[in-house]
Amino acid sequence: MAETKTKSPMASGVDPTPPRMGRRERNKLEKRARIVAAARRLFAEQGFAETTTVQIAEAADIGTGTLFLYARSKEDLLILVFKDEMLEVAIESFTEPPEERSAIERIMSVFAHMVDYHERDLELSRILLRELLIPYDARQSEVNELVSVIFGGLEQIIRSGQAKGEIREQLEPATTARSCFALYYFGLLRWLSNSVSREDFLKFTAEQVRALCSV
Amino acid sequence: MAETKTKSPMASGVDPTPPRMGRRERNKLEKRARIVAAARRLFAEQGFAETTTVQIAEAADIGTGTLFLYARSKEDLLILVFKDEMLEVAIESFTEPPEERSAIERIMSVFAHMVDYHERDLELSRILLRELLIPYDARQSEVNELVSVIFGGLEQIIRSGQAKGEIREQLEPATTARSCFALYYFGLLRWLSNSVSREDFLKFTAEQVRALCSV
DNA sequence: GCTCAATAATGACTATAGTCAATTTAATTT
DNA sequence: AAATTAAATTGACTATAGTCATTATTGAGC
Repeated sequence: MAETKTKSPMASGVDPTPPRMGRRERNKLEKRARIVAAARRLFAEQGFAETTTVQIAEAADIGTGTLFLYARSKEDLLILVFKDEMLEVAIESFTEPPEERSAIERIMSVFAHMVDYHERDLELSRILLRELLIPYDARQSEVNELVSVIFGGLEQIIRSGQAKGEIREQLEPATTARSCFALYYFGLLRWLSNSVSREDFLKFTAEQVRALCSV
Repeated sequence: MAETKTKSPMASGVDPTPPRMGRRERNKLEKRARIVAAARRLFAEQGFAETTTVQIAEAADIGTGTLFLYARSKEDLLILVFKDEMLEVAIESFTEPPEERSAIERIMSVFAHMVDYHERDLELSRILLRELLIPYDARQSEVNELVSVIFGGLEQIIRSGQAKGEIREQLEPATTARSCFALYYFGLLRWLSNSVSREDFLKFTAEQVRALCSV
């Protein structure tokens, strides 16, 4: 026991989790993973509305009350499940082939990539985006992380676009990145409400982005 | 009886409701009005989460099941209650003193006016905007009506701004109106999440609108 | 006015998200 | 290693949104 506690605090810089950390922490991580896996599977198989929290608890092999120690609400569970995945998708969107495409084309390909992701399950994306919009305090920081990644990536594209003379010089890159995202986001919501086709949505957003950015 | 039915179909162009229409319709309208009044009062007094549908039904003096013939869900009730009010506020926003203010100032005063309205009850606005974002089919048309009014008003301001040489000529007015609203909307959501102060929100939105529109 | 069909209203009921007092488990101190 | 403290887990329970079979109301045709 004493050995576990005092085992030299370095020496484990390889894997980010396995050694260090007591049984308690390990159990929690493992449970969290089981919950996320169960929820992801059930939401995908049956849909969000049709999946009950009891089902998720059973599938994760935990008590029904325990579930709510890991997620405040059923909706929060959805964020728990998809937050990491969305972060990956966002990062991935920006590491697409840089090639010799114009800045605006690159911005639009980022958006198209994210739309592809949402297209995989519209019901889940609808609820997810609804939650992400006005997150409650506990999730605020996680949402901000996601948003920061996207803003940061867009900002880079805009800067390099300005360097190449494709984007108006007088635009402030950070502000413009946010503006582009706002334009995308609004269109996304209309698309998710089935008010408009994917093609029209992306074409219209491109037009708006061009009006804002093009020299 | 027969007289009610056949009473000349014109002649009642004064008031939009009183004569025409049988007992049935009148009852329905009256009930709807009682429900809206009860819900509005209770939501304002106790907050949305703290108000139960049973309370609303009691206050409106109807059965608990009847409530759901008039609104599909508790959230829908919120739309029922505030849709008309928001429409009025939107229209009102555009009939502010025209004066000799610049187009961009006028756009921002429209937004400020709508923010004032939301400021009256942030909890309700949060839930309301969440619902309006991705409305379900039944409410889609009502939401579109609201959005059309706003887009139309903004479009007018933009056109007259272009005429006065305050707004870039090459911008398409309808598209630009939507873009401005998207910029506002995104900021609004951040404000409602307590991520930013009212002042910063409006100042930043103004900056974005200027970047888009200013010559 | 009486009958009948259609529409609307009702409240007992169901399903389920989320709570909480009691219990179990892990870590810490002696 | 026993006792103590702290943290995590649990499932029986509660509150409430929303449903649905039954009943009541309305208007039309006779």
